[in-house]
Amino acid sequence: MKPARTRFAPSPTGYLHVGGIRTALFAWLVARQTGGQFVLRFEDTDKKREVEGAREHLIKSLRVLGLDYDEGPDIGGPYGPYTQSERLDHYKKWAQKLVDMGRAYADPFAPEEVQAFREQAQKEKKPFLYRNHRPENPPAWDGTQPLRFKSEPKAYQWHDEVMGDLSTGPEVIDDFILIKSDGYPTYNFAHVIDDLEMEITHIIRGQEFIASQPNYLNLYEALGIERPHIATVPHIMGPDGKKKLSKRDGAKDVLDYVRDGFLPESLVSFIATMGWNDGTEQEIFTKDELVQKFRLSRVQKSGARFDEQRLVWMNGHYIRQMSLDDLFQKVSDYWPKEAADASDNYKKSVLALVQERLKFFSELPELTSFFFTDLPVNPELVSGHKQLKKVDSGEIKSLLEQARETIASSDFSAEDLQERLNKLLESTGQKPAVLFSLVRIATTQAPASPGLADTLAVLGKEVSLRRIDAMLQTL
RNA sequence: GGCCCCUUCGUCUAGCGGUCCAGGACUCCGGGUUCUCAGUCCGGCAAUCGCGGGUUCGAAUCCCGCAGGGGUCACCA
Repeated sequence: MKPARTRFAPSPTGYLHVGGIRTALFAWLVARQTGGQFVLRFEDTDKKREVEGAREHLIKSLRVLGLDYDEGPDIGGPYGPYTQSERLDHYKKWAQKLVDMGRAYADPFAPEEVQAFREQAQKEKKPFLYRNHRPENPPAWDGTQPLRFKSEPKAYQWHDEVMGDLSTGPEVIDDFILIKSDGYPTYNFAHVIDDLEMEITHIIRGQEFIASQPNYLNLYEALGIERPHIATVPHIMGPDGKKKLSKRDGAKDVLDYVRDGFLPESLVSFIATMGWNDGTEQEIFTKDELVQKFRLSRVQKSGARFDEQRLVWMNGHYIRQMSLDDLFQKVSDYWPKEAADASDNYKKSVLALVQERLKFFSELPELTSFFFTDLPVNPELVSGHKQLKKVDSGEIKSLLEQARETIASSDFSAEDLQERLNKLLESTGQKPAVLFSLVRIATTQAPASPGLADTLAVLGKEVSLRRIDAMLQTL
């Protein structure tokens, strides 16, 4: 495969959600698997929509997920600058060329007049085409009017790497605006020029551009540009499956997932497999495998719904596979406050017990807080327990006292604790559901915890007995 | 409304004319793992392949209609 130059060209108008990052990921994968370059470009030609801090946020999102780019606004490159507002002279030059060729002209109408044309078309239930109103003798372009492309309507067919062969009739071709009256180019013009000058070979973008693709083809011809590869990826749909995933509907910033302790590896694998698979039954891919196996032609044509449950599952899967040391390093910022004074060794032994229960890092406090602090005695854990509530309180107290006694004589290895608890089970004739639950509740005061013997062993003798005593006082 | 695209279990999907009365994964349900939660193992529910015609000995797979959904018709990208 020839080295591909792909780009991700967001406008700095906000954060990136999983839908946006997917487009970037696909472009990155194509560049990496062909040994080409991945380019970041900011499309900031609409100053009104720009959001403060969005650029840094976008860059951080890509970095965090490991989608490194070879050229971009902050790192430069041979085709810079990589920010459209800094490339105005490029667009002017090409615009002038089109004017000279007779393929661009000044739009003499006031915005209200164009709007009136549009409404008229709407009333007649017809699509609006500016070229139906193309002026016969447009004024010379002085930069204060919008500059429009003089299109040559015709039917087009083209190949889309994802969608397959597409075609449209001449009725979709129109005289779109190249340069706005504020001097900035439109997306429609700027991206064509940039992709040309930056020698982009594969344009990978969202579905919303499929309808304007023939117009770009028309412009390519006017400019004598060879068609790049085009790939249109469908939108990720929101949970209702009807509309595309949007920030309005609560689509989370990918950085929020990272902050919640989702691993970049699992996010990447999850996002890649939303609407793509390699044809086998493999469900989870490393980044290297994706680079090797990803194919635009195997991207689904229809939009996939965003299923957070699947992401949670996948992240848990990754966490379980990690080495304890690796995991320990990564969760360092997620421990409960009460763990501040705990030793690394202690925290590591706690982590070993919860590793297989952890789905994402921010769950760590709720899973482990009782390892670091004595939770208040909660009588409801007994009164609401389906087995314990059937046992009378005298019996409970007696059982707990006996448990205290056997535990007290243990060396507090998990094995010894287990052995002694088993013996107590025999001597009291109790069901584990009663005895073990009782001890577990007494020593953790938590609705759920890891296995009893393991938990006790980590808590240690002093803490375990202290908590049992506290509980006994309330009985 | 015009144009374009899409349509397989609740969800993500496999499937490119016979091996599919449709396979996998997530979710859900049941059981095992001496207590809970999670994990794990075993098992289960779940798509008459949007609908209707055709082509064919044979269709989820090809063709034609229809319906539903999405996109677009901006001096937004």
